[in-house]
Amino acid sequence: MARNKREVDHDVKRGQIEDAACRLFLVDGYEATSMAAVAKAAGVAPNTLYWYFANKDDLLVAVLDRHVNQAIAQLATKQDQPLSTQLKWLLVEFQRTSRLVSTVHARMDRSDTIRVWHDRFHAMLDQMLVDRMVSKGMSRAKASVMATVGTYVVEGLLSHPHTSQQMDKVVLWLAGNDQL
Amino acid sequence: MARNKREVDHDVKRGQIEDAACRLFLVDGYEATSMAAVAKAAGVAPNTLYWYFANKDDLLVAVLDRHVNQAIAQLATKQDQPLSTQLKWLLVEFQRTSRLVSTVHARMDRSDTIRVWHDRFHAMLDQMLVDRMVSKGMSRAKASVMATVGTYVVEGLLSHPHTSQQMDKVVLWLAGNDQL
DNA sequence: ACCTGAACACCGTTCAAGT
DNA sequence: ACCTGAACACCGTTCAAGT
Repeated sequence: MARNKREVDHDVKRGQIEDAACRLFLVDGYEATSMAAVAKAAGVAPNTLYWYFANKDDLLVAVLDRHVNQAIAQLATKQDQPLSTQLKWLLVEFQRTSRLVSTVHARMDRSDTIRVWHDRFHAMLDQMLVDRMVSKGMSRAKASVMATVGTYVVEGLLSHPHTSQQMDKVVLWLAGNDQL
Repeated sequence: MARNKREVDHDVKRGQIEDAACRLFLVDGYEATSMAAVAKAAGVAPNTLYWYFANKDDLLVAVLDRHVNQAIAQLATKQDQPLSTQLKWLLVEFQRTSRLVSTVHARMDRSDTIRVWHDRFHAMLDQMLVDRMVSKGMSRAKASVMATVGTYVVEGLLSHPHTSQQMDKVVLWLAGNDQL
C-alpha cells in the first residue's frame, strides 16, 4: 500500500529498475547480480521485475541499449575532433562496460534475445565504420576488412589486461592503418 | 561395489571424467552442462567429481589444457607447411572450441583459476607469435603490436558470425600484414 | 494493471557415513 | 583413499491471490 497502481508511471518505474540493474551489472557483473539483488535495489519484490521484463536477459538488453545510446549521443558531440581522440575516448568509455561485452558473447548462444541484440549492434557498428572510411577515400572492399579488424582489436583490448603503453601502441597502429 | 578403490587408477578415472566433460562442454557449452550431467556421463555420483576436481572451474581448466596441448602437438607436425595454411588450420581447429573462448572471458573475473589460466595462455601465445615474426626479420617492437592485433582478430573471427568469404579476406589481410 | 509471498525446479557444493 | 545419498544455500522464474 504505497507506490503501486498508477501512482508512478509505468515507464518511470521501468526506468528505475533499469537504473538499479545498470549500476549493479557494472559493479558486480551480470552473473554475480541476482534478480533478487536488482529488486532490492529498486525497492520492489523480486517477482515484480517480471511484470516489466520478460526475463533477466531482457533486462540486460535494456541496460545495453542505455549504454550504447549514451555513447552514441556523446560521440556525436565530438564529430569535429581528431579521429585518434575519438577512438581513444571510445575505448575508455567502453572499458567501463567491458565485463558486459564478455557477458553478451557468453550468453549469445543460450539466449535468442541477446544474440539478436549482438548481431544488430555489430551490423550498426560495422556500417558506421565502413561509411566513415569510404568517405575518407578508402575502397569499400578494404574498408570492410578494416572495419572488422578494428572492431575485434578494440574488443580484444577491452577484455584483456594490458600496460597502457602496449595499448597506446596498438591504438596508434590502428589509427594509422585504418584511416578511420 | 564395483569399480571403486584402486580397481581403476586415479589418473585413469580422472581422465574418464575429463573425457565426459570435454564432450559435453563442446556440445552443450560450459554453463548449460551441469556437474550432475558430467557425473552421469562419467558413470559416477555427482559429488564424486569433487574428489578429482576442486570445483567446476578446475574441471574446465583440465578440459582447456587438453584442447591446447592437442592443438600444439598437431601444429608441430605442420611446421614446414606454408604459414597461411597453418593459420587457416588453427582457425578451423579453434572454431570447434569457440564457445569455450567466450566462457573463459566471462568467468575470468569470477574465478582466479580461470584468470590465471587465461593470462598464462595469452603470454604463451604472444611469445610464440612474436618469436616467429622476429625470426622472419620483423623488429621486436612491431612484432609485439602485430601479435596482439593478430590474436584479437582471430578471437573476434571465432566468436562472431561471418560469411566464409569475409573470413577469408580478413585472414588473407592478416597473413599478408603480419608476415607471420 | 500492478504487486506480492510462497513455492518450484535446478544448480554447485558440502557433509556424514560408508568401504 | 575413494565413493555415495542426502542435504544446503542459492538461483531464475511462476503461480495464486491480492489491490
